[in-house]
Amino acid sequence: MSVAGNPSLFRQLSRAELAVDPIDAAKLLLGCHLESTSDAGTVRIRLVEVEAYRGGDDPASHCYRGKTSRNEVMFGPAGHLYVYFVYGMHFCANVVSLTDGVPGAVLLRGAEVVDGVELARSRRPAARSDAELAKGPARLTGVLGLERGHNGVDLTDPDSPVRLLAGDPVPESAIRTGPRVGVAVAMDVPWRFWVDSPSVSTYRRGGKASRRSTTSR
DNA sequence: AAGACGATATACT
DNA sequence: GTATATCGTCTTG
Repeated sequence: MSVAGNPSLFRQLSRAELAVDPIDAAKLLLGCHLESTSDAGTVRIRLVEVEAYRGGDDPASHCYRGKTSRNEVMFGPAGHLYVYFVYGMHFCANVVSLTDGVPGAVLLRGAEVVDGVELARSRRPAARSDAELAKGPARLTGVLGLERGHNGVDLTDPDSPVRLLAGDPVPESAIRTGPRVGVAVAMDVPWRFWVDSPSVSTYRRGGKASRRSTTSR
């Protein structure tokens, strides 16, 4: 009776399923649904693109240099939402993985809106097509109406405003991998995972590497 | 106390 | 293709 008037067809993911290495959690999350309810209504999306971030051994991770007030949720139990603010105007959302005390998370980069399309459109009026609504981490976070106050929300709690649901399973053979978007370090690890969809964001190389071409020689 | 720099989106040449 | 808005967080003095 948790979901007001709109019972989900899919079961909710458990904390135990997510308390695994971020790379395994990332693959698990592809095809899963994320459902966000607020006063304005409910939006549900199907995840098609994610990235794994680890802890002290991952120079691209927010947790590479230890625990701070910003990243502390990543050190907590799996299945919680880690929301952070970036570039002065955007929020991005992650699903915390691994166990309590060991940092790890999966960045949500792309999704298809499967329910609440009108509310999603109203939240992202600039989108030129429905496929673009949640294409990119900040757009995805935007259509769900997530911001600072959602940091730390438990996605495995049936009464939570944001819930993570098992979708139709994605076969391993359908999963594509590559380096993470916009990171200038650890480009050797293919920790970006996606399935074929128009809502997968376009690849962009890490800042310093791509910025150099015009200015030098 | 101050400065540098983003796990980006969008507009523009 | 690249230029830039915009500000919280972290690093350094």
